[in-house]
Amino acid sequence: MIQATAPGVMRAPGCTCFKLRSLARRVTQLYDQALAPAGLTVTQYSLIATARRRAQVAPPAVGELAQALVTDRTTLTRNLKPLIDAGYLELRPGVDGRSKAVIVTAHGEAAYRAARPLWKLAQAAMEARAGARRIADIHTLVDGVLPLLGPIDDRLDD
Amino acid sequence: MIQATAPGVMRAPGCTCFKLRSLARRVTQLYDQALAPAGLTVTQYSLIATARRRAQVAPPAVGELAQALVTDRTTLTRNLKPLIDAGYLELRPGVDGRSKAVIVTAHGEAAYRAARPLWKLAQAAMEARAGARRIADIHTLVDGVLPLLGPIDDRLDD
DNA sequence: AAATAAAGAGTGTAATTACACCTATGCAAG
DNA sequence: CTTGCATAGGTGTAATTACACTCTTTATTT
Repeated sequence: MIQATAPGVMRAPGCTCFKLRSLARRVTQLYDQALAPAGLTVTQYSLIATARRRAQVAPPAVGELAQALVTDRTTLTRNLKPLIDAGYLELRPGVDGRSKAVIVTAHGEAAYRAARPLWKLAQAAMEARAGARRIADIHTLVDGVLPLLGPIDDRLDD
Repeated sequence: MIQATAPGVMRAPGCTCFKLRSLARRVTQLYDQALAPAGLTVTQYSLIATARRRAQVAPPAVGELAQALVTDRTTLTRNLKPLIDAGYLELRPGVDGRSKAVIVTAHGEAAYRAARPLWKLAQAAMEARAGARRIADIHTLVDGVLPLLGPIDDRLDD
């Protein structure tokens, strides 16, 4: 029974964007708190983890990494800065005179390994609170919906 | 069949936080682009819409509004600024010598009414791309999970 | 070969987010 | 009454986010 207050009246489905942002905010807060002892935010953890995984093939260029992180290229530039300053990452000349490769340093690798168990705790805490089923549903939904929305640098009009 | 590559090997469930953030980023981008002609971001639109709805009972205090928006109190302070500067909102003395009430001005009301059809377009575009079913599932999931994670000002340890 | 387009990356600016810390007001215990 | 604590709100700082614009380098076209 989906029907609301009065017959024929459909009330307040709510803003999909607002709901997603709300949940993302709260979940980010929990992950950030869990990772705080390692001195990394979840954004930074994901960044290093992705760069690291990609490097198994070849150190990713800035643009590639941005795509993998579902982030604007210019956002990644800013997000790289604190990690480069901390010595966790390096920018090296890429295959091209244009591109730059993002390298995870030994320091970065150490920071990642220190943070990983904290991340696992955060994941476990989420599952404990929301239930494994709901978490799995979130993964399925996000993986299903994201590709339907196009790449980050696509305007859906013009 | 959930089983992965090899028997007994479970691969890469992925970071729940990263997935949620990725989707929220992309969806935010689409809503922001849709609302751009009205000169509002989706955050600002949600802020005004919520203040407006709350005002049907009584103009919300800053803290109340922050709770309704699932946002840190201090974040709301910052988010209020551009809207106050634009003349869309006002801060008035609250019921208490401490609290302040957030008022939607006539200008703010006009901006909201101009933005609303654009917001509806964004919602429709999302539904067209993701399918009504998936959108409904997102709403259900978020509404189900968020309350399980506690209020925004809760640290889940200490 | 020169002109033009495309690709890769960075800057200026501004909004969003939240933690740690600070101020002022109200309320309750003594 | 005053002392003390809880409540309401703001600031300093820093990370996250992305659009518009710029610069440089490579590729393409004429």
